[in-house]
Amino acid sequence: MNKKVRVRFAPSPTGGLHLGGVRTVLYNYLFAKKHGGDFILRIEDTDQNRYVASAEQYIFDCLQWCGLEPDESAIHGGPFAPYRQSERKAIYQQYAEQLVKAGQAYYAFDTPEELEDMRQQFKTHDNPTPQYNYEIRERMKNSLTLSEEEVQRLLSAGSSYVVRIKMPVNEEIRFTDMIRGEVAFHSALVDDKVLLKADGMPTYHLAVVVDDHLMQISHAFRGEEWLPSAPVHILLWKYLFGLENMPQWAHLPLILKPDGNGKLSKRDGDRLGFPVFAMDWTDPKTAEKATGFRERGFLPEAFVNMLAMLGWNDGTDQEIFGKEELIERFSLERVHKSGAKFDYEKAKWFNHEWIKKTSVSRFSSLVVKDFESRGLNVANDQRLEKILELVKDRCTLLTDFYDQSKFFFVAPESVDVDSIKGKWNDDKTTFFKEWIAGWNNVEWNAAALEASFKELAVTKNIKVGELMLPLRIMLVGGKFGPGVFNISELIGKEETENRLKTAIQFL
RNA sequence: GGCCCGUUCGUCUAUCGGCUAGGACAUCUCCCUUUCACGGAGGAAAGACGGGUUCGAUUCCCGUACGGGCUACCA
Repeated sequence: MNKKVRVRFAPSPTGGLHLGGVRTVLYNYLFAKKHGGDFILRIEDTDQNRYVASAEQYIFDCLQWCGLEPDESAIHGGPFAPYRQSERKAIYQQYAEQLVKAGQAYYAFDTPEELEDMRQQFKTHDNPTPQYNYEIRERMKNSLTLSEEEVQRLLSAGSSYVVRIKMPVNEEIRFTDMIRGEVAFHSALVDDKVLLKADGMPTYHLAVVVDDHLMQISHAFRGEEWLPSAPVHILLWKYLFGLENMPQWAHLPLILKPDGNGKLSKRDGDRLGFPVFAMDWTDPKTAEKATGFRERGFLPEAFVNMLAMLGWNDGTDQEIFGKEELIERFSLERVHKSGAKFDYEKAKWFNHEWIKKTSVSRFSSLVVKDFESRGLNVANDQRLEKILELVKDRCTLLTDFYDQSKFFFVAPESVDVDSIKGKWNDDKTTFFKEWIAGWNNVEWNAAALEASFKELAVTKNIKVGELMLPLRIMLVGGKFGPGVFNISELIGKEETENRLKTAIQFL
């Protein structure tokens, strides 16, 4: 009875994968996994003009980074191959012909210029964008208005044509959206969408329906921006495969820009200084670069977690979820109807939480790479892990580790001696020199160092508080970082001595 | 303009007719911390408006307003 759950994400390879796209993938993925179903990735490359060659690989890389791998796709293979629409061209033509024969679609020979003329001619104040609809089609050049002989003549003469759906004049088209409930449209208000383009490629409208059927998709999720064209798809299902076989639709709410309103776009990221794409993306045509969440220092777990919460919650106060937990808890009933403004501050909070709860061994290699890119070469060893563990509470992004731990590897370039100079005196110089001299009898670890430091302070009758800040500044260069004695322990006796002696010279 | 969708703190949201409207981010105050964080405690902060339905509406219905999406041989 119940069909196996099969869902699909169908991006067009025209550019980088942004937030909204990844969230659509996520909801698809969670739904599929929760119901023991399959997640299919289908490449909708039917637009030759907007096609960007590198975009397809980029999409796969993004999904891999996010841990949302498809079960079937152009590179994973599967029983319904090919998964690239450009490779299925012939299939769509056959269905388009079927629709024409049944009188549910027709050939249209209008040139782009003629279409433009039509729009100009019928444009009025009340109707600024005239549609190719049930009225207008009677006045255009198509197989509805032309004689059969003329149509045949044009066809055999190789005239350029498209196939358009013939919208019923007076029909109520309704369906139940899993998120929005009943949605109704009137057929007269929907235009005769092109199904097959002049180059023989299908438009999205024909391709989704045909492929969703052929690939046995049970539930179809997409962004809310598709809602207005749903009636076209409903009709196509009715004509071609039967409404009873149609997948259940779910139109997901949009992700909005943080300021003002409107769909979030990559421009907003540039403008407001936060990533919009999952990973770095360089447009091969314009060489324009956009930074991704990955390169900004996000953990994929945090990115996915944050996205999941942008439009869904499990009804409790819990906000931190791992992938497995999301699969277990996810339900479409709890996906919101309204769009959500993207909040980069909250996104960073998610990342901070994930950095805190994740063992550093899981991401130390990423940090090492980041260090390298900034000219700091360190070994990914036990010491590194100790250091990262010590500073991770202070790091919101993976890229924060650099500033927070650089001083463990190299002496600070500049030491903020000014902030301790005022209260400096010879007693303190003497204190530090004697402390250094006494190390021979001290075991080199944080606790022992702290004990010896405090003991000497008492002996010298100097308040410990007067000495802590100087020690910190001499060691790390400024007022930040983890416990000073932990730092000493990790940078070692020799280095600690060097830094102290160097700094004292300037005091 | 038309069609469709939406509307709880600044932001993300809980509430499935009975609440002093809860949580989180951000913000402010305090505590902890001999640095900066982490952490802890607390404060300020919301139901677009107008009608119904009901003993009772944030919750259900209808209008209005506002916001958004779509309106291509793009997806």
